[in-house]
Amino acid sequence: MGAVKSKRVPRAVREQQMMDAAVLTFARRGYRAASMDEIAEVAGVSKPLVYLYLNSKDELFSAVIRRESEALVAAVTAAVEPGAPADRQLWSGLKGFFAHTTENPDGWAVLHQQARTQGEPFAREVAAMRAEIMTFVTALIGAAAKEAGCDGELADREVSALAHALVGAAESLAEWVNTGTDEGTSGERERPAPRDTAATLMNFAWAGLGRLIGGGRWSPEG
Amino acid sequence: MGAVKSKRVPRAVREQQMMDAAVLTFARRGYRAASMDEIAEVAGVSKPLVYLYLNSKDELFSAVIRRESEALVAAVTAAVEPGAPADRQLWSGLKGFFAHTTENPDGWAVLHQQARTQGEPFAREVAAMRAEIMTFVTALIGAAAKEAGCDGELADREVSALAHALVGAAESLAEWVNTGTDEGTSGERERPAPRDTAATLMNFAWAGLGRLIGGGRWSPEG
Amino acid sequence: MGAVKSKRVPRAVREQQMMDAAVLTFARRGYRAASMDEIAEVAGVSKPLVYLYLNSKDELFSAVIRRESEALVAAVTAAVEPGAPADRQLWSGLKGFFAHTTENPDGWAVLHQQARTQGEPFAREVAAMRAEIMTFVTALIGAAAKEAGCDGELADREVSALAHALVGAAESLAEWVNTGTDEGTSGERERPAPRDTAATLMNFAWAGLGRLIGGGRWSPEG
Amino acid sequence: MGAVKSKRVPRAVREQQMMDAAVLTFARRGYRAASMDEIAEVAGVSKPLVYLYLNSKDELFSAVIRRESEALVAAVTAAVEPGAPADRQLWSGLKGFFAHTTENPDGWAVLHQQARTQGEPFAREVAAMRAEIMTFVTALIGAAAKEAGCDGELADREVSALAHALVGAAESLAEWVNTGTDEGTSGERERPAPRDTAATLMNFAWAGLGRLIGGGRWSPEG
DNA sequence: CATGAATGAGGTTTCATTCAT
DNA sequence: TATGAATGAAACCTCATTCAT
Repeated sequence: MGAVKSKRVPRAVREQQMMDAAVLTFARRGYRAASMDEIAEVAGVSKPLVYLYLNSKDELFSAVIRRESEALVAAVTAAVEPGAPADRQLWSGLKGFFAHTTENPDGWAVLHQQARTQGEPFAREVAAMRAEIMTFVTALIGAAAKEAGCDGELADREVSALAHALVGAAESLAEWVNTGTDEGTSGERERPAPRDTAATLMNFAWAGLGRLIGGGRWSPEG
Repeated sequence: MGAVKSKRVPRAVREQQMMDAAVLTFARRGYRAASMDEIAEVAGVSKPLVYLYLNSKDELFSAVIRRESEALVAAVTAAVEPGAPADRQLWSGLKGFFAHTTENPDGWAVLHQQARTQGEPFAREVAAMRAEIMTFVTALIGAAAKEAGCDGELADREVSALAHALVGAAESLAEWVNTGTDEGTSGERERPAPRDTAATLMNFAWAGLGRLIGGGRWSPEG
Repeated sequence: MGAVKSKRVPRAVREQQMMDAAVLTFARRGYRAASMDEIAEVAGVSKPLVYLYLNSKDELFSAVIRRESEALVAAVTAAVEPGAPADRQLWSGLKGFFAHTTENPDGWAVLHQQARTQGEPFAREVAAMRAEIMTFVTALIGAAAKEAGCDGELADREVSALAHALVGAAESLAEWVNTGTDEGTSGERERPAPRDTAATLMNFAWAGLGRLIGGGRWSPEG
Repeated sequence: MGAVKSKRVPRAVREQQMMDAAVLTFARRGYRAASMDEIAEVAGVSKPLVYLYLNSKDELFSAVIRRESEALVAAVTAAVEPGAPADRQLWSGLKGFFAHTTENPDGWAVLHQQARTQGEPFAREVAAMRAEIMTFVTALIGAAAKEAGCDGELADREVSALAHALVGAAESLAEWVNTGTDEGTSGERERPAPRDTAATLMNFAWAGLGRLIGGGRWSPEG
């Protein structure tokens, strides 16, 4: 088992192989249950080499979190058109997000399921990345409000809450869409295209936000 | 550390003490990192007693998941008014959800962060509970559509997606609202009341759904 | 599971019930693997009661060894006719031995398989019983030699060796005839009668010993 | 206690050292009472290394049983002269058996006392080895009968019984001869030579069998 | 007479990590 | 660059045994 043995590989390449193996193993087993033995075997190298390059399980996990976080942020960032209106930026960002998580489910699982649940310092690292995205989304919502001319009517706190709701909705959909009949040989439920998932979420969110921004309010007394 | 020592307690009581300790410890450390030693110490009993009553770490975790799942579903169920219109049911359900997760953050953390990431069979148990809630929300969205007279215009798959988005948004808000300056003795950021969180989410969601149901659609080409 | 609950039983009776349960459990599981929990459950009493009457696992095991040893020696002793010729005494003793081990296989298993393999002090207790039998057999062989008029031609050491060989042969046969298709519902191999097993061994042994000693052929009818 | 520390030993060598330590410890304490801690200490290595190489206590015990069984069968097999008459084959086989068990008393104790009393699957492994020897002995008895021209007069079942008696006698003698004043520094009772033990048993057995079969007297000098 | 409640001690097993080559 | 050999520490779990009622 494990990758094909190939000797004398440059360090940078070997490190990536190890991190690929780590992503796979952490996603499958969880941080604690994943053993360095298994990671080394999946990577096709000996355990001491993993330690030589990545120093410790903690540092390996941190490195994985960093790499996957940066890849996700890069994918989303690359997808948005900087100068476009807020709604278009959100739309393209969501497309990028769903595309990346669909193509890279193990990396997403490590970030979303594992890193966040392992306490400090890992939770902080992924929280920082999430905060970055949250800031971006918060800014977009603020910008949209401004574009609609309702500047100041939404408290900062409320805008933050909306951003959290929106990001949470996206995460939930990403998990729903990419989870499921993995091993089902027959009847493999086809996953919706990232574009369709993004459209569904935009419809849900934007119509709501549009109303909010435009004045229509639901009320508990209603 | 550890609860006050109280000797010779009836089994049923001790079991609840142990499960309380387990919820606390699993929430703090995660399933794998929580040791039976620590759980026993927090419960104020010896380790063998934990095994005598709860049999194994796996069974203890399962018992915790079951207890917390049922408590959450009961809280939400008790909050909704069965005969009311869909929007009112959703509103009261969300209030119940945020109230319960705010009062019981450790239980929620075990369900949402730990159980879902520990693979089979734990993930399945929470998934079943989540599916129950998802079914309820899905039915409410369908009912709302029917009340608005747009029966059939939303595909089942799309209604499911909207339910997943809504539940994900609620989960994200629950985490956001209840997380944070736990240890900060001073400057304790005040948590919003469950009612306000529910209202924010209802505004976000319902205005959006209202638009959708009423016909207004955001479009990527727009 | 376990015996029917019957309260307020006199101590002597309860002790026998417990020892019966212990024999069964020690035979099934071995000394170390048998737990006091299981013994108490099989006996139909609570664990503290076992300790109240039998004091400890070691003492319980010792008591079992003593009881079963005495029962075996008593069975063999009761079978032999004290004044008869040596060959008849051996023949009747073997019949008694095979009859007792066939009727009481668990007790025999505890003595032969468990007690002898658990080191001190248990091995010594059963060794003492075995030595008693060995002394008896040695005396019989000596007596037979004297009866045949070849007194002194066999060294004491050789007579002892012959006794060990004979007893070992008997033990091997006892295990062979009583072991086997326990659970086989169909095709239950019928066990030979103790009398036939004894006859086979007597023919094997006595013809050999008779030749060695110089005497005539032994026969069960003789 | 513990062997001399020798670091960085090849795996094959270490495995044999561990199995030697295991034989010693299982023989002294019994399977259950022997702890992996003690085995590792006797072997002069740390416990994890024992697990790394032998996987578990069960597998270690099985490996020991296999090694000692094969050694015993090999010793007996190597001792017999294949083409010789039945009595000579039995004689040389017994010499080989007593020589091996005398030289290797711990291995014999593990096979005869421990493995057979630990239930499945260990009992089965040693039972298979014993059955192999029993088959060999049974064949020899049958061959001797044929050589003496009394083919068919002994029922198969009776021949089997005789083989069991003979093997049991040998086992009993092996235990008697090799047991005893182990720790007695002074007055160490001298053990009889394997050759003498074999001669005693042959005289006991063959004279008996010879009479039964109708043939002449067996003699080690013959 | 009898038991539900409770534990100290010790068992097997795993794992992150290092050393010597 | 790369690895076979080795271990300290700690995890889960069991069991003989006792106390208080």
